[in-house]
Amino acid sequence: MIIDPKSHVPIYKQIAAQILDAIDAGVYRADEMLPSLRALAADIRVNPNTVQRAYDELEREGIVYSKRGVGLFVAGGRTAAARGAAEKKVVKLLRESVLAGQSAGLTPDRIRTLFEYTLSESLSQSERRTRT
Amino acid sequence: MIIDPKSHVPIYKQIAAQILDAIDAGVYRADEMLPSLRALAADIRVNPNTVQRAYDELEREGIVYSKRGVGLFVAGGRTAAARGAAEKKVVKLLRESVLAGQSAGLTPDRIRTLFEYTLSESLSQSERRTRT
Amino acid sequence: MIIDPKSHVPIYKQIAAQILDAIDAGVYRADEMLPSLRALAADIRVNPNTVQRAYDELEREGIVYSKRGVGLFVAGGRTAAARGAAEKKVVKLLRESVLAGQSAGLTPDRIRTLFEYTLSESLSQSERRTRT
Amino acid sequence: MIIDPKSHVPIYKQIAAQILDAIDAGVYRADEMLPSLRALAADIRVNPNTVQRAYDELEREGIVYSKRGVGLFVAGGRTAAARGAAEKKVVKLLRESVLAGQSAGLTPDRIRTLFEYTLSESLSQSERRTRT
DNA sequence: GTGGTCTAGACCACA
DNA sequence: GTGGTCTAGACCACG
Repeated sequence: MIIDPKSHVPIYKQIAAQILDAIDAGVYRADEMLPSLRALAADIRVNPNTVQRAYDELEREGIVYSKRGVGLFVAGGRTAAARGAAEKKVVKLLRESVLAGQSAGLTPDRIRTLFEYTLSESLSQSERRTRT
Repeated sequence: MIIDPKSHVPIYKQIAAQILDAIDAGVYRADEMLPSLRALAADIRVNPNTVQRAYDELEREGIVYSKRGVGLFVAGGRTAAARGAAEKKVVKLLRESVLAGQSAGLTPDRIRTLFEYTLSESLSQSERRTRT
Repeated sequence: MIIDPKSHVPIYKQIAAQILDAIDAGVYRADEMLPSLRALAADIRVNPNTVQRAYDELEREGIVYSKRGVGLFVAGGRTAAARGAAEKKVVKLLRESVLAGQSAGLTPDRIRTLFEYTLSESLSQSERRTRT
Repeated sequence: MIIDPKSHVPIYKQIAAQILDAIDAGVYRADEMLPSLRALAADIRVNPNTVQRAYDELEREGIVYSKRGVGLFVAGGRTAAARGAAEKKVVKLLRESVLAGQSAGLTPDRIRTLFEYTLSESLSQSERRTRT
């Protein structure tokens, strides 16, 4: 696992993303235990609290579940599988978008701006549909 | 110009993005002067410091240039036109990605996470290519 | 007996609750002996310490009593019957509350927060009454 | 605001609940600013991080929104109003349930157990409906 | 041993 | 000044 402390993306989000990646890649399977808070923290030279925060986020999103005094486990079930498949497709599309932007010489920041714009645009549209 | 103070995107980035949009849309043409710092700040009820930061960012990216004591001007040339076209394509691709995510029931937050992940992935890869 | 290790409710409380349910349902009658610690622990694949804690809680609440070196016995009497009836009523009321919350689109987490709030509110009020 | 550090309910949840209570009671109105992190922390003699956590939870639940460098604000809109009304009803029902339990001599712990049981029961039922 | 919460204090980005 | 993130280290409940 690679952490970039200089990135403006919070470390705990970097951790959460990479754990999720590992799960999707099949490194950890359903109901399998993840590395303990302290073990992972020591491994990547990061404060246990920061790892805790990453795990919190994953648990909130329903990707893992925790058993106090036991450990953290990968949430299983169809939901997870379906989500995984859908996300793979989205990531593939996003990758194309990002590459198109990079080859056109756009800065990462500019690409992010375009993304945020697109996202908020879609949100306000779906909101409008809801109201109608 | 519309500012959304509830968004987690910094206001200065929102301003920079909208000025860029205006330039691409032809509202401001090459070597034309942009609204003065104070004028724009007063217009959108925002701290002048914040507008300053937006202008800084645009200048750093080479989209505008400043004449000391005179004002800020749009940098012209083919680059701007080419960039505009490229961005349109990227936005189109991003829109597809976002829609795919939404129709799969992913939360905006989740889509953003996937985007940030994809972006950082591409960055580290192009970095690796550069080193080689 | 069914234990849900994914639940955030401690396992020992899950055990205690289900034994109490069994008593109320008449599975164990007054002054009848409950399954031994080790037997129950083996049955539900749980650490004996955990079962011990459940039994402790039940004894503290006066629902069972222990005979040293012999076993654990159901405390009998009118109290148990009365309590059983009262609990049925409470569950009925709680069920209405939960259903109202769910049909209003509240998340389970949110409903739990409201419950904890209500409970602590009632506690501080009865405390105040006690002091007066 | 009253905090009970001895309670087993986490302090940050106590804070979140009381802020929510204040909002529902009209102490803070839509788009009004809440007390700053540090101010509130100093007021109730608690670490700023703990208050932060409470605010995080409220923001995640869509009850408040934060503006970096500005402050925390009450989220407005119909959604909030509708939610507020629904929750009031639920709290009223819960209060009846809790009082019924208390007057029957049930311990708070036992009432909580009954609640968790009821909640999980409703959840598994609605899940079953979804699968069908 | 595990996860969950809390404190003390620091640095950063933003307005 | 604000909120957001991070570290260091502590104590607790649980199994």
